[in-house]
Amino acid sequence: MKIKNYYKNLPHKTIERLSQYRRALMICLDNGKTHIFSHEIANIQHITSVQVRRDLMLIGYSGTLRKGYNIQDLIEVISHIIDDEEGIKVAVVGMGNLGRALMKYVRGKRHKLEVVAGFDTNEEKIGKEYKGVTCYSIDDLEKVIDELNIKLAILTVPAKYSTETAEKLVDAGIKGILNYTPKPIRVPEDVYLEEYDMITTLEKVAFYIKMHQEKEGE
Amino acid sequence: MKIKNYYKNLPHKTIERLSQYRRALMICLDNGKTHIFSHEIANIQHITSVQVRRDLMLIGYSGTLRKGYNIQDLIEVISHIIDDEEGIKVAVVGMGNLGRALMKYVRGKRHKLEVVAGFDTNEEKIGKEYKGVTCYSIDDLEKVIDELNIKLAILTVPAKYSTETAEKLVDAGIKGILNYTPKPIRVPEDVYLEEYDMITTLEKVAFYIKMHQEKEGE
DNA sequence: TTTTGCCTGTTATTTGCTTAACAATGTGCT
DNA sequence: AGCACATTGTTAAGCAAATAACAGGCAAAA
Ligand SMILES: NC(=O)c1ccc[n+]([C@@H]2O[C@H](COP(=O)([O-])OP(=O)(O)OC[C@H]3O[C@@H](n4cnc5c(N)ncnc54)[C@H](O)[C@@H]3O)[C@@H](O)[C@H]2O)c1
Ligand SMILES: NC(=O)c1ccc[n+]([C@@H]2O[C@H](COP(=O)([O-])OP(=O)(O)OC[C@H]3O[C@@H](n4cnc5c(N)ncnc54)[C@H](O)[C@@H]3O)[C@@H](O)[C@H]2O)c1
Repeated sequence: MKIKNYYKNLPHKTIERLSQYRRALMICLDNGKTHIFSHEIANIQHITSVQVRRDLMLIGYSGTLRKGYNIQDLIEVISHIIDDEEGIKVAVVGMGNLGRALMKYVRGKRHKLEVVAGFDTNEEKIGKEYKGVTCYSIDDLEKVIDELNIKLAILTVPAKYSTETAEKLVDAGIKGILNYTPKPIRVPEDVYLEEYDMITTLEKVAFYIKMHQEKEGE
Repeated sequence: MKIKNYYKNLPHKTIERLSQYRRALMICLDNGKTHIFSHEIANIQHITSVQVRRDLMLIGYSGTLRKGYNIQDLIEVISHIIDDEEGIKVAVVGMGNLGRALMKYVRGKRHKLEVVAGFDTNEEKIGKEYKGVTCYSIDDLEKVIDELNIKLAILTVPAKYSTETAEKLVDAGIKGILNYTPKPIRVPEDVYLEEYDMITTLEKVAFYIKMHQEKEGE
C-alpha cells in the first residue's frame, strides 16, 4: 500500500491547495485548454509557481518540459487522491440560516460529496424537504446516519448545543465534523475535526485594519 | 509608541486565540467567576495551558500566582489590543443566502464591529432593509462607504463577480476584506485580506475520512 | 518551620511549511 | 549543430508557530 501511505504525509496545506487547483483546472478545461504551466496555476491562486511545483512533486505528478501539465490528467490524479471512490455522504445538522445556505450551496457542487440529510429539533422543520433533501429529527440521528451511510456532518446548531450535538454525532458513527459553531468541540481521535469561527476571523481582519491605521498615524 | 509596535509582532494565530479567549472569558464573567487559571482557559478552547500562558506573555499580561488571571482585567487588556476605539464599520457585499445569514449573525455580536450596510445589484433588494440595515446599490459603493466610514467588507457575491467587486471595494477605500467567495482575489498591500473557502474545507474533511478508512482496511 | 505541590513566566527545541537556490532537460532559434 | 532559455523537479535554507523543558515563587500541609 505504498501509494496510500504517502498520502498520509501530505501536508494539510497541500491537501487544501489540491482541492483548489482542481477547481481551477476544471475551469481551464472547460475553456478548451489542455496544458498549463505551474506559473499559470500559481497566478490563478495568487501563490508562487514554486509552491505549485512542490505540491505536485509531493503527489508524484510530472509535467512535460516546456508544455506544462496535462490538465485532464492532473485533475484525475488529484481526484484519485482526495476523492473517495464511493463518495462521501454529508449531513447538515441545524437547519437554520447558515445550515440552509450551506445546504443549498454545497448541493451538486461536487458529485463525490453529496448532502443527503438535514437534522433539526424544530418540529416545523422536521419532515420537510429543503432543496430536495429531507430534514430529519435529531432523535433519528443514529438510524438515519446508519441507513444513509453518512460519514461527514456540518455542524450549524446554536452554540449552546454544540457539545451535546457533537457527542450524538460521534456516537452515531460520524467520521468527520466541520464545526461552524463558535464553541470548540471535542471528538475522539478517529474522528476528523475541522473548526471555523467567523467572528474570530472578522475580529482578526478588524485588528489588522486598526493596526495599519495606527502605523500610518505615527 | 512602544506599545503599538509590539502588537505588530504578535503571531497571527495569537490574535485569533485572543479573540476566542475573550469570548470565553466574557461567558465566565457572566457566570460570576472573577479569576481563572491558564489550564481552565485551555480546557475551554481545547488547547494546552502552555499555549495560553505563552499568548498572555506575548501581550505582557501577568496573572497572580495561585489565583490565576483576573478575568475582568484580562478582557480589558485583550480588548485594548484587538478592538478599535472608534469601532470598525462593516459592510456585507452580496445580500444572498450567505450574506443575509451573516448579516443577521454578526449584527449585535460585538459592539465594536457594526454592520452598517449591505450592497447588491438586484433591484428588488436595493433600498430594502434587512435586520434594520439598508441594502444599497453597488453603484453607490464609494459614496456610502465614505459617508458611513466603512472600513471592512465581507464579500459574498457570486464567484464570477469576485474580482471586479473586490476592485470596486479597494477603489472605494475599504481597508480589509473577508472573502467567502471560492475565487481568490488580489488586493494592494495596504488592504488586509482574509479568504475562506468552504468547499476546500469540506473536501479536506472528506479526504481525512477517506484516509482513515483506508488505513483501517489495511 | 520546612516541605510539597501547584501555578506562572520564560527560554530552548522541534515541527511543519514556505521560500530560495539551483541542477536538469528538452525546444526553438541562429 | 550549438546556444540561449523557459520550465520542471529537487534539495537546502529560512520562518513561524507549537511544544517541551524548566526556573521561580507562594500557599497550604506536615
Ligand atoms: N448565520 C451565520 O451566518 C453564522 C455564521 C457563523 C457561525 N454561525 C453559527 O452557526 C450556528 C447556527 O447559526 P444560524 O444563524 O443558522 O442559527 P439559527 O438559529 O438560524 O439556526 C439554528 C438551527 O438549529 C436548530 N437547532 C436548535 N437546537 C438544535 C439541536 N439540539 N439539534 C439540532 N438542531 C438544533 C434550530 O431549530 C435552528 O433551525 C450558530 O452556532 C452560529 O453561531 C452562524
Ligand atoms: N451559501 C453558502 O452557504 C456559501 C458558502 C460558502 C461560500 N459561498 C459563496 O458566497 C457567495 C454567495 O453565495 P450565496 O449562496 O449567498 O449566493 P446567492 O446567489 O444567494 O447570493 C448572491 C447575491 O449577490 C448579489 N450579486 C450578484 N452580483 C453582484 C455584484 N456584482 N455586486 C453585488 N452583489 C451582487 C445577488 O443579487 C445575490 O443577492 C458565492 O460566491 C458562494 O460561492 C456561499
